[in-house]
Amino acid sequence: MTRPAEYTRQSIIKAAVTLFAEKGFEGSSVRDIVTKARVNQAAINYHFKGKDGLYLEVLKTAFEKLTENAGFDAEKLKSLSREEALRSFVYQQLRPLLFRDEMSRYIRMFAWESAHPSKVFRKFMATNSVSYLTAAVDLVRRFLPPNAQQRTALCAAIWLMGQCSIFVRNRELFAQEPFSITIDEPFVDELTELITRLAIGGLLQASESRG
Amino acid sequence: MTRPAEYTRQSIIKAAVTLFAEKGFEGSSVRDIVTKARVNQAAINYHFKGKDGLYLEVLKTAFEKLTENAGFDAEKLKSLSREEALRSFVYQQLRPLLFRDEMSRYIRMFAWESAHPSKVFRKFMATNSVSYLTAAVDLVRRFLPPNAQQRTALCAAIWLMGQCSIFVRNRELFAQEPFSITIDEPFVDELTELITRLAIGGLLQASESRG
DNA sequence: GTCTTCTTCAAACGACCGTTTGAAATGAAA
DNA sequence: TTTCATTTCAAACGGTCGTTTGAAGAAGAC
Repeated sequence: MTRPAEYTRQSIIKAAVTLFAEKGFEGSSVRDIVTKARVNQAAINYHFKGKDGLYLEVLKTAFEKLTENAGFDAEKLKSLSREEALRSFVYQQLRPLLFRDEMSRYIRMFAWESAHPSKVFRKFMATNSVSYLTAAVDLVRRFLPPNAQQRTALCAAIWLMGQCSIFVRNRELFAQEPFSITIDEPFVDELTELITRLAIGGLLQASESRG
Repeated sequence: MTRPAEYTRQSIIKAAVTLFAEKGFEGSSVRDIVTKARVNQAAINYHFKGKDGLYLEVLKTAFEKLTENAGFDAEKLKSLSREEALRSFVYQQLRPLLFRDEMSRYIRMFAWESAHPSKVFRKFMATNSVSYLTAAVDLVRRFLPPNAQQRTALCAAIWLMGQCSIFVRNRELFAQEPFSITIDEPFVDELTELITRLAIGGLLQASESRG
């Protein structure tokens, strides 16, 4: 295996992550990707066996990177109080509103999938959902009564994960009319505070009535 | 104007509403629509000046029908207590999980747009957002302190409207693995209860800390 | 009847999509 | 230097998309 091959692979992955984060999987064409990566059209099929294969590869690395970091690491969340853990989770999900770093792009990719999961993502989740979903399930379970049904916890977890994705996905939209929201640090802090308290209050309220 | 023309128009609209509700605007092709409506390919362009024009027409009637009915009518919501109004709003949004009637299809259409608004929808909202968004803004304002910023209320309203759309959009998905959720009346009642309490508790909590 | 306007229809257009092809370039092993 | 698998490349393929075309059909006015 020669060296330039690996460089091409990484170029494609980097361009793909950027575009998938911006427009989602279906909104990004392979022509857009190869143009951004400055490689040939056929490179994606040669190196990843197609667009789906590339996405699966990207999802795998994104998932690994996310679980390595704060906010999605189950162990770290357990060391915090449930309120702090929730706040950490929410802030992590809102991160793409402020930063355009690697982690933000990964989160934004998942935000697209939370709206309407693609086939590739569902296939990916079928094998990796354990560590991905249970982190959120564990988190909400700390607010729910111990005897809460698994179905209730699952719904609450899905609900929680979708909380921020509307804002993350449509970042550019909210900057325009009729919203005209300036997305800066104070705003994201405020939004984190709002959503965290919405979730905390909501989960506790749900707990009280259904326990 | 001959009679069959109006019949063709209505056939197209009916088929379009069904398909837009099931797969969203971009997920439904004009070929699917004309096949379902049993009309010619060119009919959509002749009667509606293109797919966008058809969607605009459908959005207009859907919007009218929705504002005429409970849950979205601002006046009716005001006559209820804020908790009952919120519950009514949530239940209305979850309606497509149980019923497959006209109203459910309209709600589901809007659920698709809440994920990632299309150009046509944004254009439509630019002229009709007043009555559409302010109903939700008015609702959440009853839980927020009087001096809450408009920006906060706007975010809370967007947040609220997105609460149910995940479940509505992906109804079929949650019926499969790994969720295997049977979507029947008891479940929707439970989900309504859960989300309503999540929202009530959350909005009040937010109110207490920021008032 | 003819004329006119509205409506339908089969066929094609041009654009984009993901993918495939087969030859050319590359670079290490022999 | 020759050999050979790996990698790049321009071009094309087959498909779907929304839209356009121009002729044919339908129905009332004259």
